[in-house]
Amino acid sequence: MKASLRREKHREELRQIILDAAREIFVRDGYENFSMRKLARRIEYSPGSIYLHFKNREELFESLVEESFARLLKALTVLNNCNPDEDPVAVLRKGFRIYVDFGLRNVNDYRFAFMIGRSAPKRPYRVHPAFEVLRQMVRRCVTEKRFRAVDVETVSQALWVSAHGVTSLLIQRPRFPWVGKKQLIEQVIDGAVNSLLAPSDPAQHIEAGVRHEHFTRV
Amino acid sequence: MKASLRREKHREELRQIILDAAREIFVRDGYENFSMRKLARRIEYSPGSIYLHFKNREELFESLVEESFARLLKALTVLNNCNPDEDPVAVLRKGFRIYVDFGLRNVNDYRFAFMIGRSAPKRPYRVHPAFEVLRQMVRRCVTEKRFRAVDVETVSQALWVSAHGVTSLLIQRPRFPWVGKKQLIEQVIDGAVNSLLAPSDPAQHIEAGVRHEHFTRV
Amino acid sequence: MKASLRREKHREELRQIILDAAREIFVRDGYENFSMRKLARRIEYSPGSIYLHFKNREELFESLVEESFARLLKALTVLNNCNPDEDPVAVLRKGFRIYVDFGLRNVNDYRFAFMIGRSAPKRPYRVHPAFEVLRQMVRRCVTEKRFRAVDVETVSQALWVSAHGVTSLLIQRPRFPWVGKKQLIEQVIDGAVNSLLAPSDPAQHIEAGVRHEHFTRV
Amino acid sequence: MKASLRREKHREELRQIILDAAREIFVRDGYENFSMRKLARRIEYSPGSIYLHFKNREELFESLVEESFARLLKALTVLNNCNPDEDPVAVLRKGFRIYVDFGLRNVNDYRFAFMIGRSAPKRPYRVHPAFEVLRQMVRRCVTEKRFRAVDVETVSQALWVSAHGVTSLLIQRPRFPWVGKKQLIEQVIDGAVNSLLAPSDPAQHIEAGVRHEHFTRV
DNA sequence: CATGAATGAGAATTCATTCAT
DNA sequence: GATGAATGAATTCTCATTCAT
Repeated sequence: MKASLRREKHREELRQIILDAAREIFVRDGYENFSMRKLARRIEYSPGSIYLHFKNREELFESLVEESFARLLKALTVLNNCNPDEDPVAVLRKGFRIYVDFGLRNVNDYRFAFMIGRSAPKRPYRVHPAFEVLRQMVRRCVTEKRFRAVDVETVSQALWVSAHGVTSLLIQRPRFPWVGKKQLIEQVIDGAVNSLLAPSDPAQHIEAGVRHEHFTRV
Repeated sequence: MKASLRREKHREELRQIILDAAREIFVRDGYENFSMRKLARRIEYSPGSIYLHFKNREELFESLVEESFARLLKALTVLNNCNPDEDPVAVLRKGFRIYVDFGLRNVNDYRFAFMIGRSAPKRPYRVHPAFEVLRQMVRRCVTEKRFRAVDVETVSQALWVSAHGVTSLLIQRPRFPWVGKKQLIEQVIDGAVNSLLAPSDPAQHIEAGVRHEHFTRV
Repeated sequence: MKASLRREKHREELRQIILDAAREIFVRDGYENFSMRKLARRIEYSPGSIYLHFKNREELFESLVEESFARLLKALTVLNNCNPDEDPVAVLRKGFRIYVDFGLRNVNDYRFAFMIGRSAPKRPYRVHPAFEVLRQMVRRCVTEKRFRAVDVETVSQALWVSAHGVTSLLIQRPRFPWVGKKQLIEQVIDGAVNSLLAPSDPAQHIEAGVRHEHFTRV
Repeated sequence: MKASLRREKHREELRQIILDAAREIFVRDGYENFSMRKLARRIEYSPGSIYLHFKNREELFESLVEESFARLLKALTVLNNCNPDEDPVAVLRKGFRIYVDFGLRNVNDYRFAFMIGRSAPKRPYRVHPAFEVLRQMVRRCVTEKRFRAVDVETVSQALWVSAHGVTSLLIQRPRFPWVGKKQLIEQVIDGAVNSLLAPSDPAQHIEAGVRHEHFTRV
């Protein structure tokens, strides 16, 4: 009983060790330079041992993607716990920042989730739950009249791609002479969000950093 | 590519043939399935011959990247030839669309230029001239007072990352249930551009597709 | 093979289960695609368990051969129970047919018994008891004067190799345009047996299908 | 010119060296224990080099089979050159002996041609030309009235399987207490051939070794 | 008795690259 | 300039077997 528990625990641990090492190699050496042998050498196990935990290279890779998405989702769920009275636009902005931030802090995860060549176009595409979080935020902005009557789906997707744009290029081009991460991110957020705002609420604009200029619908 | 024809190919031509074939293989078979042997077979030369034109796989690869950037730049230079009386914001929007369009139409080029792991971090980073085209457009928007007094560099970078966001995700996630490429692209453009507009010119908004709603500075 | 059922299996039973499963795999997947792991998976035991019953792959394999010989022998023993008054030539023919038939019906067994490379040339060669059955039949044909005064051993061996010839080629070359199994087998039997017959007994010839032609010693 | 010729010759030689070594391994270690690596080691070339001559393991194997059949055919073609006045039955007997003899003298070849597991059941089955040689011999026996009016195809196949029976078992069971190869072979030939003979020609029987007994149709 | 983890060896291929010709 | 042969190292993955538990 105890022994089998220990065994199970060890198994779980080893699986995680493999995943971690794999992620590191994938990211350091690039997707195409990853190899099971390299991985085995790294974790100091025989190549065969990896196959006791993952059916093959692909399954291992997919587990990594899965895990990365899960982490992103977890990072985003703090948003669900926030005060329901809070301005939904502020929440949306916060979500945007968390997203980018997660990507920059967890480059490996972000690469896996969004930047690495997916080769498994077989099973039906599954939109990840993380995207639903974004949709919810946008929806709230609209239903609470903080946004104009925009199409939630279109806007959600536009926000996502913008966020991805900053994140991925900052990751991919670290030596580009960026104006400054924060500044750039804010600029993108402002662009993506401000034009959606319903015209009546000056408070929002302050938070948005567009202090002295207000837009009003004529 | 008959053997008889080969004799007359000059060095330059052959180099180009190799590059083209390589790009095709990269596209068709995916980056990780490219091989020098495949390339040789494709162009009906011996493997060794490739090495007369490119030191090694990496140099070949870099040439491809180079070429891709050049192509993007060329696609963008139509902008320089446009009527100097044309609304600079309209030009900027057009440029944005051309950029995204180029990426979607030349997936392989775009991948090479922006989505593939740069592994040569040795020599000094060089901002590509294409970016200067973008800067110019933004600068003109500002100097002609069509934009508010924003920071040209920040805005240029923000525009770029947004454009990259749409382009790369559309490429990377072809099976995501996008609302429609056009619609999505316009939404991102609107977001990125509209909030920058100086408030006085209603004509612009029409072009922007925000037909019945005008923003006015209070 | 439910896991719950396993407990009750006794040692002997399990051994047989392993053998049966092994044979099945050998047949279905071909000899070269057999593997101990596959076998373990099939019987839903761990790989190690097999080694509690067989020292190694080779011993398992030899047990299979053994078993196959035993089965062939058993198939042939029906001959011992036949009416002692029956024409010994008819019995011989019947035996021949049973042999071939057994091979065709139990391809795997036959392969094991006679067509697979014997790799254990160490211990002294043991003529299998099944061959003695054949000898007996031939001997009876001679002592009862149904055959000419031929050498029993020579004839027995000749009959065996002929029977083996049909059987093994029909197995090995299933797509050869055979004239028809039955027809071919009968032809071989006739060839092997008829020329041995003592000339006097017309009844035999009828059974042999050589209905209207009789051979007479001059 | 000269250089390319030399090269071609070298290529041809190496190909043959590979084939020979492969055949040896296949036969010594058995079909399933053959490996490209072993082969490479044996010929003292790198594994890759083999692939310059054979697309893969299967193609190599098939080349071996091909070659073996060709050799058998060649061994049999001496029959075509024999005196057309010669007794066709004698020719047939000679052919039978040549066949068995070839198998016993070229065990490797015979194994490849007839005793090794064929795994390529895809393309349409092709009856080998060598079999046609046999058919011709039988046909001649019938048309020249040396045989009864038997079905040529049936008899040809029966003769083949008988010949295969002796050959393969002598190869496969070298330690069986055979009565003597020659004796056994003659017995099988007699069995297979004698019962086919038309009754009228006593000369034949002498050649057949059935010296003092003649069969006559009543 | 039974297991699951582990391994070292080995399988078929493919590759980038070199080099004598 | 071009070639074809050759290689050594690499790839993914499977295998028979052992052994602590």
